[in-house]
Amino acid sequence: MKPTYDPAAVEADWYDIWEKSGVFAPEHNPDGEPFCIVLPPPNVTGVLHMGHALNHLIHDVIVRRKRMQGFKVLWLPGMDHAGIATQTVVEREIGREGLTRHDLGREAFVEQVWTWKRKFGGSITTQMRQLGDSVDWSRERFTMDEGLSAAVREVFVRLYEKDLIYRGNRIINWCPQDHTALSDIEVEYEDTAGELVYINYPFTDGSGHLTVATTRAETMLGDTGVAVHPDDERYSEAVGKTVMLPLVNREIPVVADDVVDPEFGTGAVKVTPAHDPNDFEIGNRHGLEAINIFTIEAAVNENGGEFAGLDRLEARRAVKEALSAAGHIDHIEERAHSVGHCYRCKTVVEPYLSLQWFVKVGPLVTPAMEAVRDGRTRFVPQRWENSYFHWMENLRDWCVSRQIWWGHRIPAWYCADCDEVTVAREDPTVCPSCEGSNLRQDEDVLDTWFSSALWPFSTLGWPEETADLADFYPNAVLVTGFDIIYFWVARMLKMGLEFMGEVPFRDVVIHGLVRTPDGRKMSKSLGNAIDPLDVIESHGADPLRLAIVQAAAPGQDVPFDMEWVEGARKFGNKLWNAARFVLGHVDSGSVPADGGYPESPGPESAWILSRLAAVVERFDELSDEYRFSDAYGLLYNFAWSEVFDWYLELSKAALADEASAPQTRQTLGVVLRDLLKLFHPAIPYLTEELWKEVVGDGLLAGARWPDPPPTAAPQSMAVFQELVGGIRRFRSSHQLSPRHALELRIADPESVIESWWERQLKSLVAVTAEFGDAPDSDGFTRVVAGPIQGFLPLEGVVDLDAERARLERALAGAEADFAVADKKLSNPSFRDRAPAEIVTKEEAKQAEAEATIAKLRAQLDELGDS
RNA sequence: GGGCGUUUAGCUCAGUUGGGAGAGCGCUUCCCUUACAAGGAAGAGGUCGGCGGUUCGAGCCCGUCAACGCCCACCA
Repeated sequence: MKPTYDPAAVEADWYDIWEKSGVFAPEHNPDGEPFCIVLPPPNVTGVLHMGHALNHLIHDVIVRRKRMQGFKVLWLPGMDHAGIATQTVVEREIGREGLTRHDLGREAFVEQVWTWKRKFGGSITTQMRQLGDSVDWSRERFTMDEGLSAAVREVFVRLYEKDLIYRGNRIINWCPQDHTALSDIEVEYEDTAGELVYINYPFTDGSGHLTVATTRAETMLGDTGVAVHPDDERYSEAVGKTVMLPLVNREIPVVADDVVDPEFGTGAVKVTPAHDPNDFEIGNRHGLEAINIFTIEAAVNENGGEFAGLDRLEARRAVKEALSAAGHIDHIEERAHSVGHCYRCKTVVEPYLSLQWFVKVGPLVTPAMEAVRDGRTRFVPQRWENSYFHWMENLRDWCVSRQIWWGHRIPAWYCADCDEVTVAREDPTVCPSCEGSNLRQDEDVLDTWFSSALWPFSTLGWPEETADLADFYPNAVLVTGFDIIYFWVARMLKMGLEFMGEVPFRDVVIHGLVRTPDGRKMSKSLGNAIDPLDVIESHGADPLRLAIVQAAAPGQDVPFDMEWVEGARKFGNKLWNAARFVLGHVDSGSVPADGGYPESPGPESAWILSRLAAVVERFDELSDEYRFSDAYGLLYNFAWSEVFDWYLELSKAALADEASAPQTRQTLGVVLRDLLKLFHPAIPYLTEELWKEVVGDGLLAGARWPDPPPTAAPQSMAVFQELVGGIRRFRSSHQLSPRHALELRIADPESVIESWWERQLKSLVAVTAEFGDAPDSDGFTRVVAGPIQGFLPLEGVVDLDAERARLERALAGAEADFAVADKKLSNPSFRDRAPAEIVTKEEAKQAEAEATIAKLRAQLDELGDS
C-alpha cells in the first residue's frame, strides 16, 4: 500500500465493478424485505450540481446501509423530460440556424428533441456514477418512455372518466415568452416597485364620477364593470348605475360584490374578467363579459382599439398618457406590489383567460391529507407537515395543459362534425358519436409534473401488475428538498392514493439547500456555485461525500465550505494509514467478513470492543431517524479519537507481549473491518479499497452490516486515560520531551490499577511505574487521577513556578467541579426531589473533587512559595 | 396579513426523553516517536440573542421582545 491516500487512484475502478457485480440490483438480496426509493428524476437537460449531490448522498447513505442490512433494495434512477426547459434548449439550438419549431413542424421538432436527448441527455447519469450513486441502472426510466407514457395516458383517461379532469375557460397564468399556460405554483412572486393609478370613471347619468385604482392601467381596456362592497355606504347610490369606460367608450355597470375590500384604494375596483382571477369570478357572478385584450405575446390585440399592437408595458404608458390627457387620472401613488414571474424564464406572467385542461383536485386532496394526518406517510422533520396541510387546504384546480410540443400529448380528440370530445386509451379513427372521421387531436401536452406525480408507481410498471410493483409499492422513503413539496410530493400522494389505493411512500425526508460559506444561495447565475464535479476532480468523491453528509443536519440548509472537504480528505488519509498499521500486524485478507471477535480479549481490546458496541448501536439509532450528520459525526470521532488515538497506540504494547498479541491482532482486524462497514455508505470507494486489503473476500458493498460485538469493558480505562493525560500535562508544563523517561510511583488505595497499566505507561508516556505507597519524603510531585496518586520525582524539574502553575490549574478545575456539586447538594430541595441516582452521582463527584483538592493542596504546600 | 426557521467558542455549525457546554477549521506551545507532519501531545477561547416564567435543576419546556432568513395569501 502506498503511504498516502490518493482518492483519484482509489476511485478509478470500483464503480464499474459494483455495477457489473449486480450488488446495486434488488436481486442481490432476493429474499430480503423490499425497500425502495425512487430518485427524484433530474431534468434531462440538467447537470449535476450541489443540490443533487446533497440529495443523492442522503439517498445513497440510506440505501447502501439498507442493502448491507439484508433488505431487497431498489434505488430506481431516471430522468424527467422537463417539457418547457428541454423544448427551450432545443429551440435555442435550432435558432442558431435561424429556425423556429414552427419551421420544422411538430413531428420533426419532437424528433429533434429526441435526437438532442440521445446526444446530450445522459450527462447527469455519468456524473451520478462519479458521485458513486448505487442505483440500479437496469431499471432506469424516463418520463417520456413507452411505459411511462402509457401510465400517463391511463391516468388521464381514468381521471376524465371520473370527471376529475375537465376542459374549461379559466384565468390561468400565461407566460408570454414561452407561449404557454402555467400552473399556479409555476409562478414566482417578487415584490416590485410600481404605482397605483387612480382613474376616474364618469357615471353615464352625469352624476359625477367614481374612482378606481389599478397597478396595471392597460387592463382598463378590457374592463366590463366596476365592483364595490355591498355594505360600503359611500357607493350605495352607485350600485346599479353605469359608468362610461374612458378611451374605450364602453358603458359598464357598477355591481356589488363581497370580495371587494372597502379599505383598499377607493373601495371601488375595476373589473377585467379576462385578465384577473378575482375579476373573472366577479364577472361570472354578475354576468359581465370577458374581453381578452392581449395576444399570446402579451401585446394589445384588436380589442384594444388605438392601442392595438403595443406591448403591455408600452400600452401601460400610452394608456396612462391618454387618460391623463383626457383628464381621467385622479392621482398616482408609488406602491410596491408582488409581480408573478415564470419559474422557467422569469418573464412577468399575465393572468389570461383561456381554454385549458384542469385536474379537479378537491376529491384527491382529502385522502392525501388523511394519509399524512394519520401517519401513513410521515414527514421528516415533521414540521413540514404544517406547510403541506396549509397548501392542500387552499388548493385550486391544477391547470395541466401546456401549449408546447415536448411532452405527453393530451389524449383528447375533437370532432369537426359534431363537436364531440373523445378521450381514449387508443387513438380513435372515427368519432364515436357521429362516426365521422374528421377528428383532430388536442394540440397541447401535459404539465411535466403530471408524469412526475406518477413516478412512484409508473416506474415500477403500472398499469401492468408487475412483480416490481408488488414488491416496491409503497416505496419506503422519499428524499427531496422542501422546494418541491408542492410541485411533487403532494401530487404523488394524491395520485398514489387515487390509483394504487395506498400511500406512495412511508417517510418523506426533507433536506435543505446547499449554501455558500457566507450563507447565500448557491447559484450559477450569481457565479458563487461550487461544481461538485470540480470537487471530485480535485479532492475525490469520498471526501466530497463525507463532507456533505457530515454537514447536512436534518432539514437544515447546508453551508458548504471547501474546508469540510479538506477535513474529510484528511480523515481519509488517517483511515488509510490506520489500515496500513493494522496490515503491518494482520495478514492481508485474513480478517473474516463477519464476526471473528476474540473470545477472551485483553483489557485494551475489551475496552475498544465495548466502545465499538455502543457506537454501532447508537449509529443505527441515529441512522434510522435519518440523522446522518449525527451518525457520521459520532463515528468520525469514535474512529479518530478512540480507535486511532487510543486503541492503536495501546495495541502497540499489547502486540509486543506474546501472550496478548494474538487477540490484539484479531481485535485490530475486526475493529477496522467494522469501521469500514460503518463508513461504507458515506465513503464507499475508500472503504471498498481497504476492504480488499483487509478482508479480500467479496465486495464490501454487498457485505453484512455489523451487529454490536458482545463484550464487557474494564472499569479502570477512564482512570487510566486520566492518569496518562496527567502525565502528559506534566511533561508539557515542563517542556520535557515525550521520550524523556520518568519514574513514577503510584499509590492506589482503592486498588483500581490493573497489571496491564505498567506496559502501557511505558509505551504511551515513557514512564516506568512502580506501585506502592506514597513516598514518605518530599522531593516528589503529584499527578492525580481519580482515586490514585502518581508521584514523580521533582529532581530535574528545575522550573518550580511552572510546576506550581500546573498544580494550580488542576486545583482550579477540581475546585470548580466541587463548587458545582456542592451547590446542588447543599440545596435541600435537590436532595428531596431529584432522582436518587442523580443525587448519588453528585455526591460521588463532590467526594472525588474534594479528595483531589486535598492532594493538590498538600502538594502545593510541600512546594512552598516561590 | 398568516405560517415556519435561525440566533451556542474568532468562523461554520452539532447538541431530540431538562441533570457533567461539543465538533471541524482557525489560534498558542512542544514534538519529523518505527500507521499517518494531510500527523501526535498539551492548551487558550462561550453570561448557549434579551427579558420573564415553570422546575430541586433550563442551551433544551412556556411566555414575550429583538435581529436575520424562508414560505404562503384574491397587495384591484
